[in-house]
Amino acid sequence: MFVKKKKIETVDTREQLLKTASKLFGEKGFEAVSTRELAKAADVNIAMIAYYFGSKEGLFKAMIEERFPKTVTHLRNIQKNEGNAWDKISAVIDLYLEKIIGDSSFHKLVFRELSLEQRPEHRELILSGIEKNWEVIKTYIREGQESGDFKENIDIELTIASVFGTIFQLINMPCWTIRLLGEKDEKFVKSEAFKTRLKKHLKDMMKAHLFTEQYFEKMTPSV
Amino acid sequence: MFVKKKKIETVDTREQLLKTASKLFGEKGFEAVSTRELAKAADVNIAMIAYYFGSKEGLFKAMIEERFPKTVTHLRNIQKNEGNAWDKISAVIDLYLEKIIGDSSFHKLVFRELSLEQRPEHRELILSGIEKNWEVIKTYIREGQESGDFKENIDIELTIASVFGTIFQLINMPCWTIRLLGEKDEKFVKSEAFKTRLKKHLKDMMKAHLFTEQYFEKMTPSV
DNA sequence: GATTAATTTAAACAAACGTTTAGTTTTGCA
DNA sequence: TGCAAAACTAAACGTTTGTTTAAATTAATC
Repeated sequence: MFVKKKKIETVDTREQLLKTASKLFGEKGFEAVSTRELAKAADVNIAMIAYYFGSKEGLFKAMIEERFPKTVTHLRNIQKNEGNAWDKISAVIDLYLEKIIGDSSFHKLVFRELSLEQRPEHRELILSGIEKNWEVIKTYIREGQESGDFKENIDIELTIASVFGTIFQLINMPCWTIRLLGEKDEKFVKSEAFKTRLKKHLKDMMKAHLFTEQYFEKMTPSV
Repeated sequence: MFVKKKKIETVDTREQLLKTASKLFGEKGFEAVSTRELAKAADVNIAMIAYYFGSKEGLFKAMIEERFPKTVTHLRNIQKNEGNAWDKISAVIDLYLEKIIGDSSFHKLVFRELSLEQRPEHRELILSGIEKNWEVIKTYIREGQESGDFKENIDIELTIASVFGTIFQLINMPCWTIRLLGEKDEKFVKSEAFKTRLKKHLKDMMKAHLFTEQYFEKMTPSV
């Protein structure tokens, strides 16, 4: 009886709002973006925010819920496909780097939200979406420990913090990064050259950090 | 002729505003804190913001300029006092950890500002205050390379990013950290226990990352 | 103690904010 | 084609925003 009549072949206003919100909130912060600015950038009437999401905050929450990357599935695929523990760690680094560089303004926004003492429900939403990923990574590190390749005395949690921290520091603060690297254009942090460099650094550092000294001696006997 | 008459023995209104601004802006973000809320928290009349700083933004800028830690001097003292390259790196890690944990809401604010595409002048102000520090750290790493203790093929800039990234990730997002560590109280990230743990992790990781394999063999011949 | 400048106050300012309204257009199905 | 639900619009809503005002208070100098 109350069947909603759906338009066909129409620019999706709702989707346009979500997309624009992700971009602008990421660039400027939630409070700094007015509903008028947002609606104009999305080429949509202001009232559509209330129509589809109830409020500006509703739009924010919906954006987090719907656009949050389903990374845990990809992580579990790594578990099946890749070889030894290091290959899995290596694949995790690649996966996260691609994800975060691929949608950097969303990730800026998400991690800025975690640094704020506003909107605890949003923080909870984000954290519950992330924490499953940690568990998968932990099992990979433990796997390497059990096979004897990785050191026994690794601080697994803080190692995870180092991988994410390195990536976020460089991707979420492009102005910091280009200053550190002596580059001119902020687009550099999205380049393939930088991606390759960052992957190499992270993997080199993690190799040295995770593998036992015995493993290195075994692998490079005549260097 | 235009000698300003200064009050004596008065609660410093100006200082109170700077202190409160640092706290509230760090916790909630610049735009999310209203002048009324700020003035009330500082127990000061709203008009005092314009009186001392011209505007809310003027207060923000003055806060960055005046409260920005003069770390480079401490870093140079390390250069004089400590022994070999590793001792200096180790001292740098200690120094930064103490600084950042000691005034975490200010550092939250500073690095949040770097992730935003608002107020480029503020970004410039912050970056020019930081970049001198990088140079000092770079010389320490190069020192270790020249003495033959550190690897030759280290990505020095991204290594700096890893150290800062790890610290900021953990300190600027306490909710993320306690979730990762399975702790209950956010105050844990300010505890001595956590400080010790983080120092150990960073130094372990950096040792493995920086030192040559030859160095480890030399140091631990019978393990 | 009078004077003058520095500081503080409460009240008011216009502009911008998020949201709502009431009405119009578009759509899908009969 | 007619009609009701859905989608959209322009205008207005009451608040809150950052800032200013003009007057009152406090402090330092003579």
